[in-house]
Amino acid sequence: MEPIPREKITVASQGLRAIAHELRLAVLCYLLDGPMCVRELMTATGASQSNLSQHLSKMRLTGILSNEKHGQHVYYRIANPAFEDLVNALKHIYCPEMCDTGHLS
Amino acid sequence: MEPIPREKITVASQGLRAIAHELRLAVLCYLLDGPMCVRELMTATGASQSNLSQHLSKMRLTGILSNEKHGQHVYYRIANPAFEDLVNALKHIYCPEMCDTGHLS
DNA sequence: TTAACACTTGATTATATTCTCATATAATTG
DNA sequence: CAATTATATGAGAATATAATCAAGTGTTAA
Repeated sequence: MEPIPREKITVASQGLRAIAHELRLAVLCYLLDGPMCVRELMTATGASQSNLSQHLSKMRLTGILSNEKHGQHVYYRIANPAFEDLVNALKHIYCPEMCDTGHLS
Repeated sequence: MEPIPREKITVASQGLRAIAHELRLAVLCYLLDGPMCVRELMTATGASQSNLSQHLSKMRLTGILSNEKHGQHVYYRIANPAFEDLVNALKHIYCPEMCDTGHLS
């Protein structure tokens, strides 16, 4: 079939790199179920505040996440639905037992 | 919902890292259409032989690819169907126009 | 059997990513 | 206002990943 354009591959691989980290992927999985603040994500993931904050920042700059301040808490959510799709695809592959309903493609 | 087990996330992020590279992703995209030998992949991707060979080797060791020698050529194919799914999911996200038929999940 | 081709491997250097620690800011409470 | 809580950021060291180059193996074919 026709080859996939190089620039698409560039963009896709950048997107992959942005989530190809255990902590970032864990965060994304939690955020699939809705927004969470940094504190909650810290507890959930066990990461240090600074480290977590830097990964969140990286994903925010990449456009994967967006954040919103409420009082003293900052809530993060998945901003780009493409990444919900991606993480769900991963779930289908790696946790099929948790994805009873759907089929991939 | 219930949290995704940490070890699944570890494995999934390893899988992601294994394909989160422009050259490796390009190779995978080509191999979606069937096996190719190193020489063909060199031409298709424009990578140097040594560099390409090392990326192929990495994907082989990760279990993503398998290879088979025919005469003087070594043919590579996608060995783990999970990665076909993954790359197809990426295609859906980044090249929707090339994926007229299916839906994701 | 020697040359050419197809590919792999190891070593080295270059580059990118990640973590940690210290410090900074902003909102909240006493 | 001072102290506390929640988060962000910058600098540096630690680590991981990638590219390049040189040399090595196996196969075909003259």
